Amino acid sequence: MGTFSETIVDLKRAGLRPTRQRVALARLLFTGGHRHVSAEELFQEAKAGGIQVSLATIYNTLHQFTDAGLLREVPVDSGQSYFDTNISDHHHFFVPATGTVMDISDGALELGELPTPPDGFEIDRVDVVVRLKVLNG
Amino acid sequence: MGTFSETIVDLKRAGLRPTRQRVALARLLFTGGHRHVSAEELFQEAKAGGIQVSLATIYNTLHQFTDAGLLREVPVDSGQSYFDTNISDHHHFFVPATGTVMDISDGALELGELPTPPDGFEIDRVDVVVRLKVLNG
DNA sequence: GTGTTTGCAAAGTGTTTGCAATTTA
DNA sequence: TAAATTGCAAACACTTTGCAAACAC
Repeated sequence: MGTFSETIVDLKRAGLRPTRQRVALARLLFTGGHRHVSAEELFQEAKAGGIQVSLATIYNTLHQFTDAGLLREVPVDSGQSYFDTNISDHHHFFVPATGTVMDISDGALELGELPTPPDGFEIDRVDVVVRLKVLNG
Repeated sequence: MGTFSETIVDLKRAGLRPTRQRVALARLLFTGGHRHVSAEELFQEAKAGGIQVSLATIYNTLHQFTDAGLLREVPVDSGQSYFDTNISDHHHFFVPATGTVMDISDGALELGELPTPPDGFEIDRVDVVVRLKVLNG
């Protein structure tokens, strides 16, 4: 998503009306490199950028983008939801102390054969979270 | 933890006074096979078993047991904490629809070489969560 | 007795919801 | 103008906290 009008086209393609809020949030999220954000972080960032949007709309938008496949929720922390603009298959470092989420670069973590799910179930997705702590702590 | 007095000894060893509530909860948790419980589940189970204990104490106790190394928190779900009586190194299946946590049997999931953590950090632990959905859904 | 633990109720955090007002197409 | 979206405030689920009463040693 480069230009403004490309953003609009992408939102339409995803079945989402390109409202002022959605366009602005999409530009925050998808301009530049990949990001990991919590709702509160995105809210603060929007405010700082002069985007008028409510926290409820931030939550709505994050979930709509996730449903549309533009974002992926990263389940690193019980307590708070994080969203990743990198929707490719990959895993995460997480620093609980600071709430920092980082991608583990492709290939840096090999996941052998997957376990056989119990009867009646199939694997939906596999999430690996490598929890970090500050060295020498 | 088999007998009643063994439970008391184990709690003392962990630096925890063997109060009526702690002993009763320890027996619920550590008698029989390994368990995965949420605070609310343990609370209901305690009530059903005629153990008089408040929800606040359930939370306190779960965290004290975790700090003492008797339990391990399993970070499967943003929104709710689960605790595992199996403190050995292993991973989990999780069924979001039902909130069910299951151990992945040792060796069923091979985790190759771990990624190098960013400078200044070291790996604390690695959690793999295999999310399941009902077959044919 | 002294320090620890408990239970209650209140507060806290992150998230969702109901609905009237606004906006988009 | 009809349908979708927003924003507010209230509700929500889960968890933590403050403090007086109860308990363990």
